[in-house]
Amino acid sequence: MEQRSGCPINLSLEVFGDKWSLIVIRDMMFGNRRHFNVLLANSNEGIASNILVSRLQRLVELGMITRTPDPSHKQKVLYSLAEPAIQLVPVLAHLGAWGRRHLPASRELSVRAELLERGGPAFWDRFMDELREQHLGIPRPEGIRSAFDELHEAYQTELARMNEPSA
Amino acid sequence: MEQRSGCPINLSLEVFGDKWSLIVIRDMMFGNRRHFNVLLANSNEGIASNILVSRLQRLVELGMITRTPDPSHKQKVLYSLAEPAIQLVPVLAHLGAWGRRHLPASRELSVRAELLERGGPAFWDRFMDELREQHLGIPRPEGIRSAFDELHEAYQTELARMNEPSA
DNA sequence: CCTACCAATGGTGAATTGCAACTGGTTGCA
DNA sequence: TGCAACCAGTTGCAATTCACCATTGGTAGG
Repeated sequence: MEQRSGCPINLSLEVFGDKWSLIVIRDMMFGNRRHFNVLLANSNEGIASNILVSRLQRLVELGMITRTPDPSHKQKVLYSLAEPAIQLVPVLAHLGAWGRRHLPASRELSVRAELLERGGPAFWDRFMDELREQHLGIPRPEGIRSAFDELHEAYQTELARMNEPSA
Repeated sequence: MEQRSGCPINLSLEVFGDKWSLIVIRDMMFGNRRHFNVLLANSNEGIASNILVSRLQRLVELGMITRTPDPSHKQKVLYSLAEPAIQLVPVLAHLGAWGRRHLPASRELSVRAELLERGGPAFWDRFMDELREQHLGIPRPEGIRSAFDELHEAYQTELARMNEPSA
């Protein structure tokens, strides 16, 4: 793997400059999808199994995620975000905010991006601490409301609103 | 052009999920490269001419950049950033900050990313106003130091330091 | 008039992608 | 014990995209 240049933006693009790598990380991060079959089946975008395999392998090699056997099930494998991927939260927040503003994003899928944007760095830090707990086993401060739950509830609320549009 | 899903992050990736589109925008934005030959020759990463053509065309179609004849040379074409691309400044700032931290970025090319990161939203806004002046012809507030110049000078200073490493 | 330069094209082989069928092994349940 | 469903991938193949290199018609300057 030769690199094209030492520019930080270019290096980031050499890691994430394709259509699927960040999608996988997004699903692991915001959808808490940690198993192969869940990532494969619940993908909004319909990733193919061979593409998913190659992306997971590549992300493991690059140190963005880790792959461990799932103790509850001999055949299952648990994928976890590594620290570098967790630190992508601000990047994804800005990318989502940009896409929401400039591209035809659907209402229900924009809610989380909006909350993530409005929350700002404080919310991102809270979310990252939570990811560190979920994926790295690092305990987070107690008594703090879950950022993941907030995102999830905002999404569910919007879904409910769309199914009952009557005033 | 069908879209895979209405997720803002996915939509952003459908626009920039390749190895070259953001490189072109980076060069236009931070290198002030507005002509085809300059983008082709001064690229650190060595983009091929047909790839550059296709990316420029695509970015024009997507409304990210505009293409106008250069009045000074009948044959030359001037490429300008449109407002959506200008609003990528925070995304690129975060992407550069992340790459600088987690990938083997070269010292001299990291200086600008560092300055951009330290400057924060206030610096980004200043830079975006400057891009609007350069690319859209919208005057910016007077008497404010040029963010572009600061970035350029930081880079030049670092280059000079590397060529004279003697204490 | 001649050379260099301009934004792009065209040809080619290689690499990547997308899709579907399929693998060997495991699990839960009857 | 038998068996269907499920597990994380593999494999084969066609289509697309990519990267590299040579070349285009038109323009500018001396």
